[in-house]
Amino acid sequence: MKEGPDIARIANLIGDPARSNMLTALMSGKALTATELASEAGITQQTASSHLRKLLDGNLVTIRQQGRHRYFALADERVARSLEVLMELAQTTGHLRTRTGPADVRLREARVCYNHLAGQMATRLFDHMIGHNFLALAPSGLVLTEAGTAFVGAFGIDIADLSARRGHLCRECLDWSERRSHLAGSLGRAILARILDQGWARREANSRAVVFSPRGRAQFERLIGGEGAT
Amino acid sequence: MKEGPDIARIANLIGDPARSNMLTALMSGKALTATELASEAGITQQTASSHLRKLLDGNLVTIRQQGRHRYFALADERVARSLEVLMELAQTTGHLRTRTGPADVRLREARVCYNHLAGQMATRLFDHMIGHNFLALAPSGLVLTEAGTAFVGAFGIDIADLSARRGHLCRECLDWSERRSHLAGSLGRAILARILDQGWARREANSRAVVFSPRGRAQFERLIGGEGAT
DNA sequence: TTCATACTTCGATCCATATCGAAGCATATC
DNA sequence: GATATGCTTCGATATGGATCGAAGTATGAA
Repeated sequence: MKEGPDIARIANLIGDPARSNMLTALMSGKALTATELASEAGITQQTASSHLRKLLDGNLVTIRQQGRHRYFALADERVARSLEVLMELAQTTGHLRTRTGPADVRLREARVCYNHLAGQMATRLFDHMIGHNFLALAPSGLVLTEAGTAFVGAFGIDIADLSARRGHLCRECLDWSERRSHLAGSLGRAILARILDQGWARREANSRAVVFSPRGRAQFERLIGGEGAT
Repeated sequence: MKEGPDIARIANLIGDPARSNMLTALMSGKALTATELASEAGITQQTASSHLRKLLDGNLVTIRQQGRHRYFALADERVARSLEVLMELAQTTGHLRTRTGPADVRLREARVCYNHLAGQMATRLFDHMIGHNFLALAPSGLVLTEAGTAFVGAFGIDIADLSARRGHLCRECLDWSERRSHLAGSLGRAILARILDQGWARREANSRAVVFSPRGRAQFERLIGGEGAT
């Protein structure tokens, strides 16, 4: 009585601890080599190689060969979103022992989700954009309004550039730590890039954490504080 | 380097074919006995019993004892949503062989997703409600507008009743067949109930399929066709 | 009480697969 | 060419866990 797609196939793929560690590491958005992924998962290269083949066969990751290195990345934004949804489930159905670790705090505040910003600051930005009608829900999905175009334009993002690329401009992505939406899609990616470019924040090495500087945080607060450049 | 929740735990839980078949069966929203679930999964009672214990321990399902029967159901709307997201991934990353089966067609058009309607007709209704501003995206999430309250009121749904219950009134849920949102939450549940109560459609036995009668379909079309009772 | 049904527990089996050592390719560097 | 590095393939091992038969427990019916 199997109705619908074969869910067990990919759940099983994600369900191995070594593979899920690799996938989690790839949530940082960086493409990683097989050796790096092996060390992330705490296994040998041979084992990692066999796992990576399975992930490739399952179309969860893509590969790009560069010299003698093989760089792996998540196949798709949808894969990232699925992982976040699973994290949300794991978070709330987990036995109580899974309490807010010390390092967790930084992740909850701001982290990378594949290629865009996630965490409290991301959902606050999202809420701000919804609240000021910069983003609206249309039948076709989430859309950027004219006011929103001005808003991100003042932030230094050229929408014309983004629209040219393939893929959705705006996407919702469920935040596991906040249990609500943040912005994904190429606009989400551009916003994260701009935050980093302007030096408001920097990426923690070997982590998904995004660390804001005091000045950067203040500017971010001003951005969503009310006098957002509209 | 495990950051964030332990995703492997529940992915592994879902990843077993027998268990995923059980969970898929529970997506119909009906509570099923252990024996029924065993037959759905094609395994013996003993095996099913051990699987069900794991699902219980993992908080993916709940149990309600009734006499000598033990009725199992999905623990939560979030579990259902996660399963749908995984279905979407499985659908699109699956090797091409996964083509639209014959029975699939009905499921794509209208099916039950835990306790609300999914499929083409559900996403069309959702689009209609968004397009007419019956539903809007607020910082707090999806909300029903005043016009929307009138719309569903004319359809025979008393919002005051629903709001009293715990849980969210409106929720988005990603549709695996349409790859876009449909309406979940207690309002989604009420709409499905009303559709069935009015005899517009009936549930197929032992299936997630929802079959509309010609008359019911016509009325549904009229509802979203433009002169929706607003 | 006796029997039937629904389900669980126990024990044994058996298979999938995660794992790593060792060897093999391929690409880069000297 | 020789050597090092990144990665894969092969082979062997071992372990987890899915499976079912048989027996045990609980609830309901006769």
